[in-house]
Amino acid sequence: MSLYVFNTMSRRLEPFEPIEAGRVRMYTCGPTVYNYAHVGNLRAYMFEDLLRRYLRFRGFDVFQVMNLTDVDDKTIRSAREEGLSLNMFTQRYKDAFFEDLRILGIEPADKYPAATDHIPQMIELIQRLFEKDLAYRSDDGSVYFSIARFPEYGKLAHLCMDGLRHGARVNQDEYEKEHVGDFALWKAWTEEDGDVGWDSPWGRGRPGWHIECSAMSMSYLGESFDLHCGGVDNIFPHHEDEIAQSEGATGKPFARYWMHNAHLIVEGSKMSKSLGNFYTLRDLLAKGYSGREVRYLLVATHYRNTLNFTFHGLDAARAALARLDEFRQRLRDTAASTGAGALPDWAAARQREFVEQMDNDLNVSGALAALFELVSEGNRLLDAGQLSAAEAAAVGELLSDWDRVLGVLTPAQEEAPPDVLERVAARAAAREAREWAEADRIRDELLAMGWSVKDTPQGPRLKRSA
RNA sequence: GGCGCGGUAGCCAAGUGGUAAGGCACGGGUCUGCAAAACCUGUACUCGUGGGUUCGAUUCCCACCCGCGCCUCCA
Repeated sequence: MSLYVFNTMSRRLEPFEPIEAGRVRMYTCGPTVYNYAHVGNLRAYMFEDLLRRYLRFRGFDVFQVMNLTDVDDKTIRSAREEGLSLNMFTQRYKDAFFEDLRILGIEPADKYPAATDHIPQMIELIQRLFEKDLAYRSDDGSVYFSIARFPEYGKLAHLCMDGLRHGARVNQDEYEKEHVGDFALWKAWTEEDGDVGWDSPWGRGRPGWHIECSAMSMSYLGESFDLHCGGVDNIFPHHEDEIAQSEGATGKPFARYWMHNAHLIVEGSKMSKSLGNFYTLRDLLAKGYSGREVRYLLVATHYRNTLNFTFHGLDAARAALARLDEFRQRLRDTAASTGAGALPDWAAARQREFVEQMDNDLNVSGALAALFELVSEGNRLLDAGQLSAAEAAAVGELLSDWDRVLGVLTPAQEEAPPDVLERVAARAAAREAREWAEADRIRDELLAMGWSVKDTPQGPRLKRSA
């Protein structure tokens, strides 16, 4: 069995085989740093994290690049509104972005190139496009890509540009373009750009959006690489344009596999600021949810399905995680300091199932089913006293292994403060004396302090309660 | 109009041409001083609707209904 992924280019499942055996070069479209990321953005980074983690789990050596778009209409406009330099403005959101990733357990990419640090590479790429006669300059000094001169244009999105609807979203003012579908490679400086601008052979200006991804992906990953990911909305025009620019300039295939995650909706509706269902990670943290709970919810739905993000779902995620945590704790209690023995057959069967499911285009639902089956079977054996310490340790190691992929199985350990421990000791004494009313009173007291206590054969067990 | 996705129990969500994984929630039970956790057990005679193919379809084909995305810079 090998890994199969759904390639947007072919619209079918394909066996995943990188250009260079054992080594995967992937490019993932990153944030435009003009605002805090919302849960929809985060879903994309979560999908890419899951994909990269699974590739590593499968033994690939992965090199991932994620861009930071730190110059475009929105960043320029917002920076000016706040009276900040572009760099000062975007730095705030770059920092926030990395903080979000950390809280969500998203492992860092290997490179985070910022657009403003790669202007020369973009200019050079545009020059190559001029050499191939794929670019032209308009009267105002902007540079456009001519889709008419790139016959393969539309192959990713499966769009026929002749049928392009001349609708409201097409900017009718751009009369300087030869074709409505032509897109900007370089935008001439205008009054609204303020002090943002770079000198180029075509005059002062700034790069178009698409060119940054072509320039930066090729400079870090080579002219042909394996994987290119992003949200479905990027298929057209962004990724289509990247293909045109890159393959137009090099004459070589750009990315081998294109993978796109579906969007999410919130409480059944499209996320929008007017509906008040537009959440950033910090909004969710303020409501008392943890990054781990958010991660579980985002990771548990197959990346190509629309995900309905709900607070009920977050509560369900919390409950599911509690079950997983309980099981891991039981394994630890049983394994004590024993070394891991051989993995029992029943667990090995789940291990195979887990891989089989993930190999099928990251079927997480199936993988989670294998995980929960393992929990049920393990609990049953633990109840019956039929799981040896060495077996418990082996199963615990299996969970750690799976967590390299899922990243949700390790609870945040929180040490109880001294006053809580004192109450727990007092309750233990009361129970010893069979003073049940007093014991129950202290249990309620602890609950009010934010800790739940349960009695186990190994003594009282504390848990942070929500 | 074009391209594409989806409709499976109260909610989330897999899946297969042969009779429905898993999670959450809920009811009953075992255990417990009482709990908690865990375990056992009960919850879709049915997979949007109507046809068709087939010995047999939720799974294949056709039509229809409903929801959604993209069609120039939104993950």
